[in-house]
Amino acid sequence: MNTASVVTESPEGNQILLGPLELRLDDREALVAGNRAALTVREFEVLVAMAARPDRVITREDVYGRVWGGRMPHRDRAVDVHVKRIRSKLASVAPDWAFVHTHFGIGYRLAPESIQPEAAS
Amino acid sequence: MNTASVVTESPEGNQILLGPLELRLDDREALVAGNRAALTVREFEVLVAMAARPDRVITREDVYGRVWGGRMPHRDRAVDVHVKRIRSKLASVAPDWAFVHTHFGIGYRLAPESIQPEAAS
DNA sequence: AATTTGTCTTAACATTTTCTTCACCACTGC
DNA sequence: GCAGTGGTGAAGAAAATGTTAAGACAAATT
Repeated sequence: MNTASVVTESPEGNQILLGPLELRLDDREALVAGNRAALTVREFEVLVAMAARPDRVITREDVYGRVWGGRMPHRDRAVDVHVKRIRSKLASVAPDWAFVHTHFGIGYRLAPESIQPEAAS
Repeated sequence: MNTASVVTESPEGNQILLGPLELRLDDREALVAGNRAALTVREFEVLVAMAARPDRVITREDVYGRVWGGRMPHRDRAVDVHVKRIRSKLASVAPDWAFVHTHFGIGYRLAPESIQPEAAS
């Protein structure tokens, strides 16, 4: 079994595990290495939408459809803005991890990747 | 065992311990660090409802169901008002502790957290 | 019975948080 | 360089929550 991506059913309820990232679907909480990320409801939903297909590229249209429903208006930036804040909040909790990766011209991909801390200049 | 959350059966009866918070279920009393909080019956019940799942998010609907029973009417604010008074009374007894945390768009979470006293300007 | 006291509920207003959109800048690939 | 794409910050509107007060109600007291 691939331990990098797990969906479990525990006494506490459904959850998605992606490396150090834990998504508690019932509580709508996101934790990184046990630390609460304090995402808003929308941000959490966007993250869950991407977590539906871990480590695979997912288009903005797909994310939009899963979260907002319906078709994404042309040139809508809502997904981008939410991704930006998701990145910020996850980074503030776990600075040495990157989760959301951009695929230019296509969309995003959710996968935990550790980064080597940048040396101070 | 996690000592942060305990339900014991003692000669004095059932009680829930959450850090400095002590809920005596039999005589319906809430103490913080040994100091009585003087909660009303409803307030106590709301607190116990949240204590059912310590440090986990609980929706207003869930709290309402446990305390009042049945479904919560749309846009009912009873839970909020009781939470407000619970906070006030707990704070008056233990000003440097926060117990009830808001999860915007979802509900509340009960967990003892110490706060650093604000410096006077 | 009337009064007092305390609690609960509801309503209204105040405050905070979030969502969306826009603008501008940076970056990518051709 | 150019056109398209994505990153980012901020403003305004909308929604959720915080807060206070008033009335209803019930129990206790006189």
